Order: sequence, then structure tokens, then C-alpha cells
Amino acid sequence: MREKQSIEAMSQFLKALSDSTRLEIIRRIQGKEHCVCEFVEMFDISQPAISRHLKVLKTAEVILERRDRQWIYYRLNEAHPQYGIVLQILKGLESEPALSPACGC
Amino acid sequence: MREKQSIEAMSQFLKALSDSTRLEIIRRIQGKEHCVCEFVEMFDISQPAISRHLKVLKTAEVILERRDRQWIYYRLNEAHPQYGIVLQILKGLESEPALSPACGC
DNA sequence: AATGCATATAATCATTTCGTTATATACTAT
DNA sequence: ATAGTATATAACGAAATGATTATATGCATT
Repeated sequence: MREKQSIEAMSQFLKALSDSTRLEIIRRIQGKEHCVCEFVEMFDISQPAISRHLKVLKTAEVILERRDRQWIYYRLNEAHPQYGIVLQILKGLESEPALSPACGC
Repeated sequence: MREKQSIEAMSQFLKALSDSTRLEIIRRIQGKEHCVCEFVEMFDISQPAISRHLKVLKTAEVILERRDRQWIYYRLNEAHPQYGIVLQILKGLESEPALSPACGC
């Protein structure tokens, strides 16, 4: 059963994306790569926390890194097999209306 | 800033989907609604565990429920504002190759 | 009303996640 | 070599997650 594996991989991939900070990171990263220090300025969490979020995204191969001297730049991995999902999410972020609580019917 | 809210909502939505059991549920639910007892047979976890997974998906409005006598049937909510993401995920599940560990370059 | 089946909720526990502070590593410049 | 800046890792704690067992609820049948 390769389905099991596929489901597991997808779950891991989505977990990497299902965090506000990481969503904001990939939103900002669209079109232009950013170095870690830019994210550190952008968020109200510590530099190590940012670093770990970037590592989660990198491990899931959602983003790629490039070193230039002392700086490390991150960009979207447009070659990811599930890049279509990333795009759909980014599109959804542009104008998502607030979700109302489930009515359940 | 409504972006904050949008990001938070998206994060919640993705969290609901980023679990193997719940992905399997929505995969099976495609096209045909299922009652809870069918999921209970399908998975190796307890009935209360299934029930809670269904509740997570229902709260996120990913699925809708319908009661028929003692049975409760669940189906995909095709009217969800982010249904496009659900479709993209289901598509990705059909033939996703295993992800190799990140090379990091 | 009593019993049985389908489903949900509560209480509890182990594991994972995400933050912090402290420290290590990599590169730059003096 | 030393010091400074950029980034990563380690150690730890609080909160969230996902499982279990026990129990409650809703509906059907006798």
C-alpha cells in the first residue's frame, strides 16, 4: 500500500504549513527571497523561534535556502510536487472571509 | 488588519486537514457520504477517536453531517470558501511520490 | 419502559508543538 | 587571533494534540 505513505507525506506537508507564523513567512516570501533577519524584525518572537519555523518549512521542502556571506536567504520551492497546494493557499490568503462557526446541519 | 485574521483562519483550516486519519477520511468521503460506523471499521482506532476527528473536520466546516435515524452521515462541504484547497490536496493524494529528505541547497 | 445500537462527550495520559533563554557555529572585519 | 554579526542548535517548560477507557445521549424496537 503506497497510499498509506502518500497520506503520511501529505499530512507532514500540511503540518508544516498549518501555523500562522509559517503561513505569514511563505506569504512574505512570495516573489522575493528574504533573509532570516528580516523575519526576525517582522515577528514578535525570538530569533531561535524564527529559525525553527524556517527549518520546519525547509525540511518539508516548502522553501529553499541560499547562503550569501553571513546571510541566509529563503525562497519558495516552486518545484515542490505539491506546489499547487501552496499556491492555492496563498491565493486563499488574499481575500479569505472570516469563517463562521459551524452550524453542523 | 484583516490579514491577521485571515492567516489565523487559514492556519486553523490547515490544522484540521493535517492529520493522516482525517486525510484518509476526506479521501474516502469523496463522492459518497459515509456514516461513522464505516470509519470505525476502516481504521484501527477507537470509535471515540473517530468521533473526535470528525468533529475537528466538522468544526472547520470541511465536512457536513446529515442524520438519518440512528446513523449520522458525513460528506464533503463543497461550498467551503477553501474547497479549492481540499480538491488540490485530494488530487495530490492520488499520485504523490514519496518526499525525499531535504537537501537544503 | 427497557434494551440495544450508533454516536458523542468526559476524564486522563503520552507525545508533539512552540515558545523561551543559553550557547554554538559560520562568516566578516579588524 | 579577536570581536562582531547572522544564524542554528540545545535544553527546558507550557500548551495543544491524539489516543484510551468510561459514560452519556439519541433513536429504534420490543
